Formats: sequence, structure tokens, C-alpha cells
Amino acid sequence: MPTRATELLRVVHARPGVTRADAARLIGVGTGATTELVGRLGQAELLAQGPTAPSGARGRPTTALIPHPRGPLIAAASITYEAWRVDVVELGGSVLATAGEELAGRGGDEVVAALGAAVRRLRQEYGDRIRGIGIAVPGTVSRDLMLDASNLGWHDVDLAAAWPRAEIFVAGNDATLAASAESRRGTAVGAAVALHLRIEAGLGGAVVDGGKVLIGALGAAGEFGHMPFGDPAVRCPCGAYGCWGAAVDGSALARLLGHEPPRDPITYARRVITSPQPGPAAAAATVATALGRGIAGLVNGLDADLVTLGGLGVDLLAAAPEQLMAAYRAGLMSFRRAAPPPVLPALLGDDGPIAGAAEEAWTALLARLA
Amino acid sequence: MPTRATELLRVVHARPGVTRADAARLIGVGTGATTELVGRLGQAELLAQGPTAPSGARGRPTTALIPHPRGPLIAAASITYEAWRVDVVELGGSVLATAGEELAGRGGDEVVAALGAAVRRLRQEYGDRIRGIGIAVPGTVSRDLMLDASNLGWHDVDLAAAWPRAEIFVAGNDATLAASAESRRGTAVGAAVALHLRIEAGLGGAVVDGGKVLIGALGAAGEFGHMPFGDPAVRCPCGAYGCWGAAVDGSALARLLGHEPPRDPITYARRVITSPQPGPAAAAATVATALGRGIAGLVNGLDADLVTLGGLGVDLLAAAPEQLMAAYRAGLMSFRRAAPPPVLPALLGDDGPIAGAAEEAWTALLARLA
DNA sequence: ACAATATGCTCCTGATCCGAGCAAAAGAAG
DNA sequence: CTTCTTTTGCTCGGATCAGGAGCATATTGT
Repeated sequence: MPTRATELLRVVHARPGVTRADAARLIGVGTGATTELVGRLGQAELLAQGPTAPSGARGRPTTALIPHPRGPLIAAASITYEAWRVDVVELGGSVLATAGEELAGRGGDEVVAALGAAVRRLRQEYGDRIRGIGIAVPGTVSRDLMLDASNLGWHDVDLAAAWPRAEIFVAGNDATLAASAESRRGTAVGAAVALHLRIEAGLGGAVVDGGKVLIGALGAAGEFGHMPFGDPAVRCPCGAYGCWGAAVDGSALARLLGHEPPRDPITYARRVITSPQPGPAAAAATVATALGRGIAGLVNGLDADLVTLGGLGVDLLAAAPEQLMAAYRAGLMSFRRAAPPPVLPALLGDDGPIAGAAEEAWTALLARLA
Repeated sequence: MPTRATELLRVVHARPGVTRADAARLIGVGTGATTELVGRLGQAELLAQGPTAPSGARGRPTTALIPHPRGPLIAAASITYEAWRVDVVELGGSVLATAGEELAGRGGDEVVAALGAAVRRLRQEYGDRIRGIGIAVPGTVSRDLMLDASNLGWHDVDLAAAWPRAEIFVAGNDATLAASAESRRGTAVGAAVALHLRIEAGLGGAVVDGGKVLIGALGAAGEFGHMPFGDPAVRCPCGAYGCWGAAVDGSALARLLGHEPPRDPITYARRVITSPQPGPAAAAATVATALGRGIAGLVNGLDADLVTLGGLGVDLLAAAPEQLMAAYRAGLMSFRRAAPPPVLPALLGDDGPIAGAAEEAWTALLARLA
């Protein structure tokens, strides 16, 4: 039940620094109710008012709504293949502090323990202002917060150990969370149905429908890499045949170039894609074609009006835009070809997953502050 | 902003005949508020109370909440390849009256005009109680209610002509609406993410996430038949290559059997699929395999926990269950194989689309009655 | 008949929100 | 500098809604 108070907080979170007059118009309340609302939320140490830059227009100047200096905070974390990081994020998305380090080959439980220690240090510094945590991970997260990251060789890693008994604890796949961030603060703001695809070691993604990320029945939605758009003769490590992901990632490039499967497929793939030599360029073009064809299939089926690419998808789009877009257009249903949904690089880049973790945790917190 | 009143109406719509005590517990209000609510909704001619069957338990007996005898109604319509139909549906989904006839080869505008005449007749009978209309059609509907049904040869048919200036007017693809109905009153009740697939002349479907049908940016989501799970050498009428739909419908069976493309692909396909002869049976098995493989891909990507099949999908599942399910299981990501989401026939059968039209129109009406 | 149990109604209270009217703070015009 | 215009903010009264305590009601069980 969204009350006016949560609506106002959501507006301020989405657009920190809105003027109170604009915010009131956005949620459709009069000036009387606004006074009461802002007063109440100020008392609750959720909102504060700050000065605005002079507008130059006539009329009494308004104030800007900003996060309260003693207001609640969220810890946003991400684990990538190379490092982990924790940010302290206030209402509106600003980062107040950060901590992190390289993975250095440590195991999942060790990394979660190190992350948990960092969260404890930050909680000592910020006290109970930190109300919860969101974590982005390169793998799948079950409902009971167990992480499975096969590309890291991690299985049954208990993420809850980072902060047992946290009031708010959300965790999710990095591509899923990056999609959330793109739809709120990135390229996909305003899209009705945004599709985000992210190629790193494998292909993941997510659909954001009307601002809500589809997380699936088990929290494992967005594994578009395991849709059979690829060559039915190629076996995927997941056990199925013809997986799209196996046609667009580093292993696909290695296969095309007759190389051994690379140990670090991301670095390998980036090197191949950006190589000026004809062999690698042709391989990149082939992979870009497979990417474009699959994107078209997803757009046909999901009726997205915008597609954003993250990770190696950005490099592929830059290296072989003609091939990618040609395959994309050719795969679209005819009625879509007049106005194909744009395929654009994601705005937030490598910060997408951690930004998404912050967004989802803040969304959960705002729902609780009802 | 769902108020208690709309919450109660939604509960009664979902479970007509609930006792008022159960309904109050479901929406979490005390008996005092319930009295006030039921009284208000009775005054507004939205709810009435009826007798309940004796429960046998102790305590004061409660009453059943039922639609008001002068309450609002919805006209639910469907157009299929053979006929059109209009039902008058009350709160809770019961059908009070129905009308319809065969298409008999008429064009889209003529059919919509006939449907509109039937709606006018029903409105004369029921007066302003009929507050809106929902229409299920075998094609795509744009935001401005223009219908495109290429399999019928209809283009730019103005559905709004069936009831211009209707207060509530929703229209959608038959497969999309059938998915909605399945998730509310069919096999998929309670599923977190339900995938419904419907094969008639082509393959369509929809995803229902947490009770909400994903309609896409243009209202054209669910065209899973145009995802490239099929043979890349086969050209689909949509202009793309390798469309899944072209691998599982009547045209695919005809191709496998060396027949000409059939004029009535649905009847043709049903005959082939149910044929006891080895040739047709083998073709059906091949098509069932392609269906199972694609379903697995969609389940992988969308993380559905239940799949329902409608139209010819039911026949395929009955004719070649082993092949379909084997391909399905083989295509699932390994972590899903321990507990594959069930693949079941849809409960509502041919009534799915019209039931879904009623559901969506009622949903819109309930939102307006806030 | 009486106890036990579940349900429904009345009345009171508090929270929320809206609108009217007035006050305040800026720019514009003389 | 004064006055007018424009926009915004505050106070106050009224309306709606929701929740709870206490009592009334209708059934089953002994």
C-alpha cells in the first residue's frame, strides 16, 4: 500500500534534489499536505531540505529535498571475477564511503567473510543508519541466499554470512542487477520494457518491465545464454546443446580461431574483439552476428522497446556494429523493422551491478518505511 | 493505491462466495472495518451477502460475499478463426448471457460490426450495468485498438468500433489472454512465473509474473513463435529465418510429410497429430521434440515454475509425451533437471481466451472502482 | 438450559489528506 | 524604493478511512 510518504521518498530517491514544489506536483498533493508530509519525514530523519539554485523566475523560492544527514543508508556490494567492493549509499544513490580489495584467488566463503568484515567496520562508523545490504554476484542466488558461481568454482557459498540477521538483505545476479540500475539511472530510463544483456564469462541479462526486474520463480531469470539460439551441435557446460551463450562468449571466439579454451575468457575475448587482424575480426563479426540474431529473437518474444548491452557486448557492438545490427534487423518480425528498438551500450558500465544492488536494496527499504 | 474496498472486491472476484470472515482475514481487517466495508460496497450495489452452507463448526455462522444482483458487468468477447462470441460476465467470473455466430468468411470490419451489434443488444438488456468490454483476438492489437490478424487476412481492423466510447476497453492476443485466465482460474493458479504456450496457426503465448501478464512495450509480447529456436534454413512468413513457430505448427508437419502447405493448418495439424499411422506419428514426434526443446530454452531464460499448453500443444503433449518431455529435460540447465517445472495442458481449453478477456477487463474495472 | 466458540455491530479514536484562506519571498514595473 | 505579480509555504477545519474495545448474536456441544 504505497502511502503518500513512501511515494515522496521514492520520488526523492529517483531524483535527489527535486524541489518540494515539483515533488508535490509529481505525487499530486496540495501544499498543505506537502507541509505535513515533509514535516513528518523530517522528524523521522528521512528527508532534509536544502537550498536551491536561484531559478530566476518569479515567485517564492522553494527548497530542495535531500537525504537527511542522519538518514538511513544501504550497503551495496558486488563481487566480480577480480575483486569485491562495498559502498555505503544514501537515499538518492550517492555513495558516502567504499571499501574493497582483489579476490586474489580466495574461495567464496573467505571472500564473503572479508566482505562481512568490511560491512562490520562500516557499521561501526555509520551505526544503525546502515539498514540493510544488497549484493551483486556473478552467479545464481537461491531464495535462501546460497550462491552458486560455477565460473569461479564456487558452490553453496552462504551470502547471509556477510551480515547475518540483516533487516534488509537482497542478493542477485550481476546482470539482473545491472539491468535494474540501467532502467533507473542508466540508458533505459523511461523504457516500457527494457532488455539488458551482459556478456562476461557467459551471457546473462534481465528484463525490466515497467521498472520492475523480473527475477523469476527461483530468482534465476535472465539466463538467456541458455536459450537454444546457437549451433545445436555445440554442447554447453550447462549440459544442453545449442546454447546461445556458447555462441557469443570467449569460448566461441576460441573455437572459431582454433585456439584452446582460454583460462581467462573475458580478457581473451576482449583482446580478440579489439584486435585489428583479419582473423580475430572475422571471428568477432561472426559472434556479433550470433548476438544480433538472438537479440532479435528476444525482442520478438518479449516485445522490449530498448536493449542495452553490458560487458563484452559493448566491445562487440563497437567492433562489428554493421554485422550485429544487420543480423538484429533480419531477425525481427516484419512489423518491427520499421522502428527497431534501439540497441545501445549500457551507461553505467562496470558499476551497473553494484548500482543495481543499491537500487534493489533501497527499493526494499523504501517499501519497509511505508 | 489499492484501498481496502478494492482489495475486498478483488478477493471476491478471485474467490466468489468467500465467507465474509475469511475475506476479512485475507485482507487483514478487523470485524469492525469489515462491517463498514461490506455495508459501503452493498450500498454501492457492488456486493451482496448470501447464505452459506452450514459449516458444522461452532460459532456464529457467517455469510457469503457474492456479486450484487444489480452490480456491474463486463462484456467478454473472443474472435477465433471460426467464430465470434460475447459473454456477459459478473464479478467472480460467472457468465450470465452469451451470444455469437460463425465467421462464415466475413471480413474483420464486418465481424467487429456484428459483435458490436450483439454488445448493443446485451446493453439494452442489462443497461448500464455493463461497464466495459474485453476482446480476445487471434492477432496483435496496437495501443489504439487496431487489430492485425495476418492468418485471417485482416489488417487495420478497428476493434473500438465494437463499442465506441466504452468506459473500459481492453483487447489482446488470444494466447496472452488465455495465459491470464490460466494463471487466475486454471492450471497455473499459484505459480510464481507461469509460461503459457498456445499453438494454433502459429505459436503464441505469454508469461504471467506474480499474477500480472507481461504485455510488452507495444502489447505484442509473447510472440515466442518468432524466437529462432528452429532450423535456420526455414524462412518464416514473418520474414525471419529459423522461427520456432515454423517448426511446430501445421506447416512444419506438412513439410515433414512432403505435403502442400495446408489451407486450414489447425484442422490439418490436429488430424496429423492424432493419426495412428507411422508417418504422421513420426512427424508429430519430431514436432513435439522441437516444442520441448524450445520450452526448455524459455524456462531457462525466464525461470518459469510452470508451463501450460493450449491449442494444438495439448494434442502434441498427448500424442508424443515421451519425446516432448525428453527434449524438454535435455534442454534444461543442469541445476533445473532435479525438479523440472511441470508441463501441463491448460485447464480452460478453448475458453481460455474469452475467460482471459473477462479477467483483464474485470481487472481494469476493479482498478477504476477504487 | 448453559457453556463454548466464532462472528457481527456500535462507538470511539487516530491517522491521513484535501481545500480555503492567509502569509512569505522572490522578480517586475513604475 | 515602493508596489504589484507570481509562486510557494503554513494554519486550520472538515471529511474519509481504518483499527480496536466491548457488547450482541447465532450456532454447536454437553
